[in-house]
Amino acid sequence: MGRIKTDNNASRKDVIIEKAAILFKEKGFKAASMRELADVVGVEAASLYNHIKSKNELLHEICFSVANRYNQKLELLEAESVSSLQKVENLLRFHIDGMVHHFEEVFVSDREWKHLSEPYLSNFQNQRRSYRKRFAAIIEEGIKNKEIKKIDATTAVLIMFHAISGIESWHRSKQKISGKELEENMIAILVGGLKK
Amino acid sequence: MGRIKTDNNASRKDVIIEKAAILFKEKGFKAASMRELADVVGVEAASLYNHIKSKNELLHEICFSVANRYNQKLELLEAESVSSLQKVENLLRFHIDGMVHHFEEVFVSDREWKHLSEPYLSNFQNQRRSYRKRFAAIIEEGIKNKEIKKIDATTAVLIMFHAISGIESWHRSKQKISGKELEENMIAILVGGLKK
DNA sequence: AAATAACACTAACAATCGTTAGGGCAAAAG
DNA sequence: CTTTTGCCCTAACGATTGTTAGTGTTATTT
Repeated sequence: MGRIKTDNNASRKDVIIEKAAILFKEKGFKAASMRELADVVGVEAASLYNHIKSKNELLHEICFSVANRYNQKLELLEAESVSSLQKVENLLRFHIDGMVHHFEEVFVSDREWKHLSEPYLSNFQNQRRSYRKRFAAIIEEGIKNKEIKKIDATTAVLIMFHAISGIESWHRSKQKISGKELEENMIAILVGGLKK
Repeated sequence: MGRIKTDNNASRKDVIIEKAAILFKEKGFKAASMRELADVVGVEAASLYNHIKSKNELLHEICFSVANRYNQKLELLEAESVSSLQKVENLLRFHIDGMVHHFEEVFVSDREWKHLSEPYLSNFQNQRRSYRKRFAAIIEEGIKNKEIKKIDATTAVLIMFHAISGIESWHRSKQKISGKELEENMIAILVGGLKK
């Protein structure tokens, strides 16, 4: 068939992961086969194994690449000296942006992490739990400061994250508003729902 | 192994569907096998086929049972003569309640419908699109009435539905607030985010 | 009690799955 | 140019998948 074509300085493994994210998003991790992936990449299924160890490796590369990006952002954000409500807005915008511009991998990380194999599964779940707790802490701080209405912070976090994952529908819709408009609308509703 | 036990006036097929919803929720439709399902039901895999036609039938029974319930509710709601904002709140509460009390089937319908086979897939997608449009129309009415702030109605719908599907996290969490508290918190944030 | 229908079993099927082995060719290094 | 390395191929493996055929057993009806 010919070699896997790489752009710039991306490795062949990177190319495979990128295509895998698209495929996993479309069909789901379990339903996507290595033969389909090979087709998309332009190679025979067996050839993929010159670059990767297993199908599962693809999934955890995707999941942890996303998780690391978000953890890093949160780290920075916590150190900033702005109001709690601004921190929330800032983080929401980051998530919305991620969902708009790195759609496939974020989507896969969100929806298919259950299929991770141990020890990655436990690791991922722990990171996820911790991330949400830290976000909840920001909201609780905002409640204490009377910037945010008195609500259950855990529930607020749940709403925020899942609302954002709904950008999936925006991607699928034919006639869609621009990414920027989407972002402003989401912020208006979500941040508006938190304000006193 | 012995016969499938049925409660009350539920058919054996109903029992299978019920167990299938639980299994599909836990492992995903593709990852769940008929042999696993048979185990849960307490029977050999082949015996399931005395009651159902295929694995796919199970999925579309689940999906359309949920879809029909929501369509019926919307029908009634549209006829009610209350304010737009109240209609929105009413529908949100219905969805929250569904997610709390009929968790497995609603979750499966929400997340696994992609695996429906034709013509059920197209049918389901059409119903879904139509449902969302009708919900968006209610919101747009509310905007015209100046009950609801000026936002993109489609985006609002997207946020609402996906926020509600986040109740999945609530089910998984160890120390959770009550269903009623959850509902009130969600309404506070979501309806609060719409109000002018 | 006899006949019928409903249901569960064992065994097996064809298809598809992820993955490995081993060989050949092209690019890179010497 | 020669050697080595990287990459892709074909072929095949063992496991698992959904499902069917055929037979026996239990419950229901006559």
